[in-house]
Amino acid sequence: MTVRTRIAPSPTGDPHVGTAYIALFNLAFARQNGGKFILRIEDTDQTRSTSQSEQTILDSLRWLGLDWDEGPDVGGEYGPYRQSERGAIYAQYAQQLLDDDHAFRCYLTAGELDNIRSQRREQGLPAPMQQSALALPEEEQQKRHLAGDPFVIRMKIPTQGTCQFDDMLRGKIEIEWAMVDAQILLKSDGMPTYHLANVVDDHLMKITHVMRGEEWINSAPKHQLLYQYFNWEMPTLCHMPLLRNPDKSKLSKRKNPTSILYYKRMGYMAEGVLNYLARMGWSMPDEREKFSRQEMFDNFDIQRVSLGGPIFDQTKLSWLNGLWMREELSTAEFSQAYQQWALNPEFLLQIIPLIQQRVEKFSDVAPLTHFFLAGMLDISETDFAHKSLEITDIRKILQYTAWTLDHHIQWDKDALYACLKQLADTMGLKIRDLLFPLFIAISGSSQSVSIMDSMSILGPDMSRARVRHALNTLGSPSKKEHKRWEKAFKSL
RNA sequence: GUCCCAUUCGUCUAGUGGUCUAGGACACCGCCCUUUCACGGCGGUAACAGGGGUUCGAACCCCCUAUGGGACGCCA
Repeated sequence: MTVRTRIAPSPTGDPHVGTAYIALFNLAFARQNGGKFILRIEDTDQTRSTSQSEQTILDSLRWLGLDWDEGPDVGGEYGPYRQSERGAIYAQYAQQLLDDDHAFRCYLTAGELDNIRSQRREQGLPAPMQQSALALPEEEQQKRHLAGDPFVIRMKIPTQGTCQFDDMLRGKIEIEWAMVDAQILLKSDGMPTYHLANVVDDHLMKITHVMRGEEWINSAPKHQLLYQYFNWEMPTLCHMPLLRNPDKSKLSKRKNPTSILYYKRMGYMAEGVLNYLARMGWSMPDEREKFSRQEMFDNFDIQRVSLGGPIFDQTKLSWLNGLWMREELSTAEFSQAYQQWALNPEFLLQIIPLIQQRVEKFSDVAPLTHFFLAGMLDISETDFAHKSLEITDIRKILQYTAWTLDHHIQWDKDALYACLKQLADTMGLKIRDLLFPLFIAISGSSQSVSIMDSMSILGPDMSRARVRHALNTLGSPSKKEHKRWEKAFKSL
């Protein structure tokens, strides 16, 4: 048996706890059945450079103890199919589908597609578009073909009936073919979409079980159909529940820290985080809360996964992690682990340059740098007192900054500065006034080292969490305020 | 809007037709331990979404409704 998990590099380079969650269950399932666990990187988008974030994700998974048996050597046999040589094999399979009349060329432009979509919406037709809805008049098709216009290859979908497939946890699932669209298999740049690559790779790598997030259920019919078109055996499917925010929506960075790096920077133990992840939707037969990775594998039973989307609860995670710190670490081990977390050269070398010019003795270091080694800061409204800015202004600045930072991707100090400078300009503020509340939020004091450097070292999730925390300390916006600010913010 | 998936204390869950006046854990509250605080110990509040079936019997099986989530991209 061979199971695999796919990781999609995020543009921000933040390894998502959801990725680790799925990977953990793949691993547990593989280990428990004596099978193999393969890691794959997922990315066909040539427009972004992600090798940095790929490495970060791998490091994070390794830190958590999610070791894999094969892959994903970035560039080798299991590398991302963005690689040009690998890209080529998908074109062959797409061509085969074309030859067998299971696929067709589509010359529609983005604008034309938009039109069709909105038309269908008006007419109350189902959103998915099949070959008939996408067909061009014969001569137009010919014309574009001869003109060498760009095209994509789409798969053909049965025009009636339903698709049935099995899910390990949910049993039989039925979806009408009318609800499945003529999926693009090969993009106009010649790269495969996830759907084609997924099926081809899994077949080539002899994958027997696919465990992925619930959000993929709706594409399962396409995948099954591709297996039939190729006349390949299809792996068993298993869709895991999705991790949720406290408001029950899909776990997102805007409402929760979602980066594994955040939990590492926050000083959680890998064992604690992994243990907590394992408790999401799964339980030990004897219901014990604390257990190691190996204990989980020894007792693993996929049928014990419960399907309601679990809410990621920071409080319980902290409690569980506390158990690990108190019960599993000797004094010597604790001391060593703490050193590794707080005093490792890599981390220190980032911080020292920021403070060396400001100190006169070593005892000055800790007060200046404590916020690098802290979680949420102990701040209160009085810390935000400012000579000209009212508390409402401060709250507004923090809220606008929070929104800006949510969408900000490049997390180095220059990019952050440019981003915040622009915000200050559009808000009609001096950068120093805009930065004032940020200093308090991030470092706890208005006299501190460079805030851009600090944010870049603390990372996006920690920085965002602190801004949110500051906002909560001052009172988050009322419904009315929120609406008004949001409108004003969008118009900026 | 359409389709899909889900629904047990506020949260994570046990439960797979009788042992359920529904068990455990987090959080919360109270008590004990303690020079403080934490840790630890003990106790408490708190849930089967609603309505119909099936059955001698339903948290568990079926149907409907409600609620929540997800999917509907030349993203994965």
